Amino acid sequence: MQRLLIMKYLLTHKTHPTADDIYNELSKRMPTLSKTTVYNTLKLLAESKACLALTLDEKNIHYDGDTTLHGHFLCKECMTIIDIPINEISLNREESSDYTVDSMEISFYGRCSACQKKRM
Amino acid sequence: MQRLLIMKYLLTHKTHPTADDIYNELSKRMPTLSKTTVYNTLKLLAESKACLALTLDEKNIHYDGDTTLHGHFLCKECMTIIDIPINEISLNREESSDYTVDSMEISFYGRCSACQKKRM
DNA sequence: ATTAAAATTGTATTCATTACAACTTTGGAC
DNA sequence: GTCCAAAGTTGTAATGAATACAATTTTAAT
Ligand SMILES: [Mn+2]
Ligand SMILES: [Mn+2]
Ligand SMILES: [Zn+2]
Ligand SMILES: [Zn+2]
Repeated sequence: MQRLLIMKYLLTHKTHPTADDIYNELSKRMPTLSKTTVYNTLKLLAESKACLALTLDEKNIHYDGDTTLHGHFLCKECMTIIDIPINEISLNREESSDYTVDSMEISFYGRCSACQKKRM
Repeated sequence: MQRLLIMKYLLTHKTHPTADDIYNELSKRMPTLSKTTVYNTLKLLAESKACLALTLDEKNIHYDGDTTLHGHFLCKECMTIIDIPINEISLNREESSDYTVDSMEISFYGRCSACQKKRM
């Protein structure tokens, strides 16, 4: 049950929340919820590819219910993450290097427009 | 002095070492080296864009002296990181979204060829 | 030689994440 | 319905990379 609520939260919020974010939100309505459950569930979901585990923020893992190909922009000032559409990415796949890619992450870093304005 | 040695280490090793890796290597020849110095220096170098701080491994920050455009592949079994040439990446930059990108990271995850062979 | 700034060090602390063991719920067999 | 094992959930303790902090040493300019 908890798992379903966590998955539902990911699918209905485009905010790229951390485990802690989700715990804080869901525990309002489900006071018995355990933080461990949130951490365990998010790990499971990411391993089964039901969601993405983003590592672009070195401090926290952010989760994303949107598993379609897209990149992310992290504002280093306010730490907000926004989606970035990716049209195409082409890379030199050497014939000999027969590793298997089963996921990818494309991240951009900088300052968002809001934080840029604040600076002036 | 320590800073120079750390920078030199990054430029002469393509292994994407962690702060701890570098500390362990350099402290062999420089027993007075402090782990704090390594952490501080790598942070400085990355902030000044003299090197890259890779976040693809959620457990540790890996550093890279090669600041040219390229991606990385992390083997989730042996945690080895290898360079991936990137030819091109095209994204929909909307006119209105005037954020500034000052760095990027492109990461691939899977199993390297060595680990795949081991599995059979 | 003085001295302030920069660099380095060692220790203590933080805090996101995981390990672990206990407890509860679920769902199928009978 | 009862029984029971597997799956799910919980709370607490432990982990460990990274940082804060204050003290010490080195550097370099006057
Ligand atoms: Mn996203
Ligand atoms: Mn590299
Ligand atoms: Zn911002
Ligand atoms: Zn491998």
